[in-house]
Amino acid sequence: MSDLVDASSDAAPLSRREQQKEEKNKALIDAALAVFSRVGFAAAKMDDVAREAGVSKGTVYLYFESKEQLFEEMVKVNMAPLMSEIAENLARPSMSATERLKAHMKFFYTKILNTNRRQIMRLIMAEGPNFPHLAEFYHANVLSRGQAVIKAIIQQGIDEGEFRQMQGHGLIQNIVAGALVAGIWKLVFDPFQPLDLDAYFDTHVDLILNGLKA
Amino acid sequence: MSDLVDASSDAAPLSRREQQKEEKNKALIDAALAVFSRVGFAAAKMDDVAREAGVSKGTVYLYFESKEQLFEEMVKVNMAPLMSEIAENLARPSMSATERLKAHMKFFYTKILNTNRRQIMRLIMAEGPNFPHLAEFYHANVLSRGQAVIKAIIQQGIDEGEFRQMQGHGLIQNIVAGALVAGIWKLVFDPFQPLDLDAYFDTHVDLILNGLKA
DNA sequence: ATAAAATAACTGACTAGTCAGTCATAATTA
DNA sequence: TAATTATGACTGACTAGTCAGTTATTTTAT
Repeated sequence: MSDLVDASSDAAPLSRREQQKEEKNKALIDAALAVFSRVGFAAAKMDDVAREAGVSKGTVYLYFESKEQLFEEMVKVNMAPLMSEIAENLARPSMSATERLKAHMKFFYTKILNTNRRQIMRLIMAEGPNFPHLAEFYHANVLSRGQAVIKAIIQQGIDEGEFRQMQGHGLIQNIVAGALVAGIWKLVFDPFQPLDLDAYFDTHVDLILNGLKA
Repeated sequence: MSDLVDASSDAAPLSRREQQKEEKNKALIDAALAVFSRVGFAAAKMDDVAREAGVSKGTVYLYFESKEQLFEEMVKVNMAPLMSEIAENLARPSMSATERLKAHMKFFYTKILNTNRRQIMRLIMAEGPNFPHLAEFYHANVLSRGQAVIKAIIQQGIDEGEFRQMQGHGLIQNIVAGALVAGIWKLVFDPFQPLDLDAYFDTHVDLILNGLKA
């Protein structure tokens, strides 16, 4: 737990047991994501998580000490791989700010919005107030890192004269907002008014880049 | 139920009983908003709603037939007064598109984001998938109306040469996105990174208007 | 190798508690 | 008084979490 760096360092021999254990852990996390996404935290049944992972209920408690801990772990495990990737986006080779911003947004759309990670995004919004831990974790590890990248890009854009001078309060949230809304829309309102993510992405980038342009 | 037009048409005599009944109905709706906002739908207890309304649990069932119905009614009642106001924004006196857009957004911020209606917004996102009725209702009565207003404003802006030609897929969602995110941020991440809604609003408007400008 | 012993992982019936919804009784109002 | 409205104790269905017992895997001894 809480080992956010990928733990597969020196290749341990990995006995059959250990291997199965890891697989089961993964299966449980996946099942948890599925069940929590489907019905939310409170309405999710541990029995369902167990069944979905092909395991009995007791087993779940051999891996996680409580429903809450399972939930938190599920979020962390699913977000961890993303975090290192975000970090890489900070130190990008020479590209114009415009191109970097586009690339970073594309990353956002493909790595979160088009994945079932968007379910996690929604869960954070839905359950965040009841899980201050988690909201804080998500903020510290995902949001603030993402913000740092965008901030750097904007600074570059201003320095190089591509973007106008802008540093209003909440600028970064405003820039990303379109993406968050797309994710939510897909999950909640798509049946009533479908959203084509690709086209939406283009609109988003167009609008924002024009808004920033010098 | 489902009378979305303000029902206080011809002033009925309103006997003492009827009056008390209405008051209690209101108290219950308010209590429901408070409790559901605090813990979400599944974890909310009818007992708590009753206590918060100063009434016994049995009474709740004299006014609403189930927890679900109470939830739906609560959303509808809280959103209804908004809807007529939105409609008015469609038929606005002569103003530049820019001014109209600013005004409409201000409306959004002051009438939803700064109210505890933003809790409802969050509840819709959280519970929407479990309440397709509600999501649909919200979409049909709030979102699509709001969209119509913005669409009209944009058209005006294009016609009058203020805005550039733009009608990308999801343009409207992108325009409003900043506001939705502000509402969510306040509810979920404010403790970790506070958001000043007024300053945020300025940034939002600035960014969007520039993005649209011809 | 093979069997026996030891350990680790798993199971599902069970407990203890929760909560939506009901209903017999009481209070209020007309 | 009669009718309406309110109460809160009660029920029954449901579920998080436990644990005594079972099964699978690994180690040790022959």
